[in-house]
Amino acid sequence: MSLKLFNTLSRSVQDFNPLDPAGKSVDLYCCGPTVYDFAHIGNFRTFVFADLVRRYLEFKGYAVRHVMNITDVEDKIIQRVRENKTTLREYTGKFEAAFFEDFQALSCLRPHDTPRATEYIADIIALVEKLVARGIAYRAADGSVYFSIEKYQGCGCRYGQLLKLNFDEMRPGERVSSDEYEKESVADFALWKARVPDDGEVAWPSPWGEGRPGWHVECSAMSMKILGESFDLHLGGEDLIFPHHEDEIAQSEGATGKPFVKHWVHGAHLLVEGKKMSKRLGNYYTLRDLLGKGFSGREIRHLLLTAHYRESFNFTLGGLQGARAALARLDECADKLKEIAGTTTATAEPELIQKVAAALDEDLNMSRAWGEIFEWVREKNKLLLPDNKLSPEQAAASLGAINKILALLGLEKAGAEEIPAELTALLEQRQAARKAKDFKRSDAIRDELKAKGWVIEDTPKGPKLKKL
RNA sequence: GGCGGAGUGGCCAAGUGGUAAGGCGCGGCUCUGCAAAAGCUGUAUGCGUCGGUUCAAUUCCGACCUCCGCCUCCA
Repeated sequence: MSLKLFNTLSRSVQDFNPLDPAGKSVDLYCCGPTVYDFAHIGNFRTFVFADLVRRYLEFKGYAVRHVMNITDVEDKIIQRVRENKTTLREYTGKFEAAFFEDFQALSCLRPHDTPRATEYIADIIALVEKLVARGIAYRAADGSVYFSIEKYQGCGCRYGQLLKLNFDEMRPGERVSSDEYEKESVADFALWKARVPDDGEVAWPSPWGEGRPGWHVECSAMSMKILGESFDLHLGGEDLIFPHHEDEIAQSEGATGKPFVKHWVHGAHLLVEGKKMSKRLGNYYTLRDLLGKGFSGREIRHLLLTAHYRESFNFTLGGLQGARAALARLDECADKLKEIAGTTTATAEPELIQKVAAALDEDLNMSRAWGEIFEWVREKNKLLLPDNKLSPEQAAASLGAINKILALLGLEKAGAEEIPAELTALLEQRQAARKAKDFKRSDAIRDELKAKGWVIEDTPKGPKLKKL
C-alpha cells in the first residue's frame, strides 16, 4: 500500500512518491514557530500533525530528513525586544527553549535540523542577490528590496500555484504596514527590510545597506540550503498558504528556475470551545496552561490526533477528559495483555498494524485508525475477560501490535509508577479486615488509599492498586 | 467583494449511490460484603433547510441558511 496525501498544489489527494530515484529518502520541511511568546495549542496542532507525517514516513521505511525553522527575527519580536529593553538573542532564546520543552512534552520528535533565521543571514542575502541579478527583485528608494510579481510572471513563472488569485477582486492594503509604501506594486513583498529607528540594534549589513530579512525569504533560503533546491514535502498551517508559502515558491523558483517543492500539505486550524481562540474570550490556551490544568502532554497529543488534519477541529477541555478516558481504556487492555504475556516474547500480530496503516495511507485518516484500534481493543477484551483465553504467546503478539501502534503515534505509555511499600501494607491490612468481615475497617482503609490518590481494583484474582 | 473549507446522535468525530465506524457521556448487565474499578451491552428511521436526478441520496446536482479560514509577515 502506498501513502496518499492531499497536495495543495493540485487541491486533490494524490500518491506520495519521493523525488529520490531509489524511493528511500524523504526530505521534509515544516514552518516552525516565531519565538515571540509561548506557543498555543493551535500552533501545536500543526506541529503534532507534522510529527505524525514524519513518524508515519519512517514507519513506512523512509529515511526522513526533517527540518523546521525557528523564526527569531520578525516585527513582533523586535517590538517585544524594544519594550523589554533586552537583546534579540536573549529574548528569543527564552521562548525558543520554552517551545522545545513544550514540543517534547507532546512527544514530538526533534527535527534533524532546526535552523534559526538569524544564523542564515548570509544565505538569505545571497538568495536576494540572485533575485536582484535576475531582475525579479528591486531595491526601492528606502533601501528595502522587494520581490516583483510582475517581473516574476514575465519570466514565465506562475504566481498563484497554491490558490487562485484574482488581484482585481482582492481587498488590498488593509494590513500593509506603512513602511512598505515604496513598493512598485501592492502585490510585491519585502525580501529585505531597510533598517528603521524602531529596529534598535536589530540589523545586519547587506549590499543594500543595513536591514533585516523579510519573513518569507528565510524559509526559502534555509530549506534550499539544507534540503536542496527541490525537495519532497513542505508542511504548515493552512493560514500560511497565502502569502507565505506562495511567496516561498516565487522566491525559490524565481532564483533557481526549478520546481521548489513537490508536495505541499497544510493542516487546518482548530477552534477552542467552539470559538476561534482569543485572549478576550478566555479560550486561548498555551500548552503550559493546559499542563497547568493537570492534563498530560500525552492526553493533549491524543486529542489533537483524533481528528483528520484537514478538518477544523473543536478542541475542548471536555474533549481532554474524553482523551484521558480513551487512553485509560487502551492502557488497561495493554496492561492485561502484559500480565498474561509475562516475559514471553512473540512477533507482533500483523492485523491491527495493517489496518491502521491502511487508514493512514488514506491521507492520514486518524479517525478511521482509531476506529480500528478500539474495535481491536474490544475484541481483545472479550478474550481476556471474564476469564482469559489467550496463551502467553498470543498475548505477547497482541501486546507487540498495540505497542507498535502507540509508538507510531507517539503515544507510548510512561512506565508504571512504583507502588510505595506502605500502600501495599495497607492493602494487605484491608484484605485481612475483609476476610474477618470487618467491613467498616476495610472501607476505611479503602478511603485512606483513595485520599492518597490510589484506587483499589478488586478483581477475581485479588485486589490491585491503581494510581488515579 | 474574491477564493476555499464545513454543517452527521447529549459532546467529539469517520464514512458511503443501497440504507450510519469509533471515542466520550448516559442507561442496563456481569463482577463485588457494598462500592469502586474493569468489562460486556444498549443508545441517530437519521446525516443544516428546500427542491431535483435515480429503482434507491446522508452520499450526486441546484438554491438557500449557518459557521469557519485566507485575501500581503497569524499554526
